[in-house]
Amino acid sequence: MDTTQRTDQQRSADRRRRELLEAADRVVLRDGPQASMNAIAAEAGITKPILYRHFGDKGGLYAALAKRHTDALLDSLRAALDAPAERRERVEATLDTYLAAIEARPQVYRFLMHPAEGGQPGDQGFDVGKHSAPLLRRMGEELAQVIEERLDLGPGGQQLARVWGHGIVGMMHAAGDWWLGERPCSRAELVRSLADLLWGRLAAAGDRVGGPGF
Amino acid sequence: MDTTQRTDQQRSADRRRRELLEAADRVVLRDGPQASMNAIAAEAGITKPILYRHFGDKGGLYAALAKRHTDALLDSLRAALDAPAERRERVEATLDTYLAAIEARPQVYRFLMHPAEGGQPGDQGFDVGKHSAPLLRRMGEELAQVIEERLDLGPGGQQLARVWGHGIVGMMHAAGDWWLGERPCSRAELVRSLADLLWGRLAAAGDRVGGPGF
DNA sequence: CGTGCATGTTACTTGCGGTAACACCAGTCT
DNA sequence: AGACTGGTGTTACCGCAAGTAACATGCACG
Repeated sequence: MDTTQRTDQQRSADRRRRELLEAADRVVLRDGPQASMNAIAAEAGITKPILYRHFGDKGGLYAALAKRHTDALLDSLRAALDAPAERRERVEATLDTYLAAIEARPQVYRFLMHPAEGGQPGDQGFDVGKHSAPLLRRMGEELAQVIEERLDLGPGGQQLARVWGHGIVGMMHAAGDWWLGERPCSRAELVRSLADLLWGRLAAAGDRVGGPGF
Repeated sequence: MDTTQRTDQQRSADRRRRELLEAADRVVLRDGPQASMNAIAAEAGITKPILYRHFGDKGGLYAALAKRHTDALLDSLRAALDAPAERRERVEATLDTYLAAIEARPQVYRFLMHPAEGGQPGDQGFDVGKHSAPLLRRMGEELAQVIEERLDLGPGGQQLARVWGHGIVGMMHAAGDWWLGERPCSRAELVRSLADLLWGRLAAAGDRVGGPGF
């Protein structure tokens, strides 16, 4: 039977693929996203064409690599998001989970956040924005779904939830990126400040000098 | 005297520099951020080494190019931010200004948002995050300053303002990027949804099914 | 045993960033 | 006038990374 054979081969191929991904992981975490295919192949103890046979091109390899980390991070976030607690607590837990992750492994974070690796010479027409990293999009969609199924937002709620999902993720990302670079405060303070923002403190704050209406 | 002479030369050099930047602008807007130095030189009617004499390396050229657009956009945003109107109106005007800009010229937007061009072979150690585009950082700082000088946030207000500045900018950016790709609603609706988020509607919304406390 | 077929290699092409070396054309100093 | 200086421009090259033949090898199946 050739099914068993195919299964064996497939298993072996999958194992090989995992090994290659782990080698790539080590190199990317050491050298950054601009690690060369040669370097990755060398780390894996093989040569370039094998990488290309497994992953098509550099983008394919990086996509596979990103998927692993993205899935892992999304799992943690889902856990924080689905916890049985007050809304504010859940929000803070989710923010903290994300920030703890990027704090613990900034290199992984940086790798995940590169848009599309500059767009290979292949060049696909340059149609619209599409700058955001896949991770951001996925987090945004995930959060949107949670918001929509948990909150009662009235008519147009679905669309509102999606806007908010992507918006909140962007807020978290940008604030986290800035925080990681400057470290102006503790993680807990950052979480609290962001939650305060989402809780409307911006709207509630008093004006400082002149009245708001000119 | 050599001052007049130097002035003449400097003027001529500056004019040349502007011409080169405009040529680079055309190419980058046509081919995207991966436009080659050869292509830019050709568009300007000259050859590569001249570009390198003027801008040092590709990063230098791109930085100069980005500065022009960034300054222009920041000017528009400042105008919306400083308008004599209610806070909510100012916020909406600022959001709308940004979104209108990226809607009108998505290629400029995409160019401005690339982190650091992938990091040249020079490789600078890969220390921390630093993923964000300079534009995002500058917008964040700018907004933080406006928030801090306009709002009374009590003790720790300065730090809070900075967190919020970067957070809000990130929210705007991510939501705008997603919106630009999917166009799920009109610009006005998007602006309204984001402003609602900042105005605490997330905290105020009712739960949908089970109670919040488990 | 030969026939597939996956795995591995070396050696190459193409294209880009960046540079060295040389050529031209103004004014300036003696 | 003629050497000196400094900016503008060129051609031709280096190094390096992505990606691709084309060839070699081990292993199952008929």
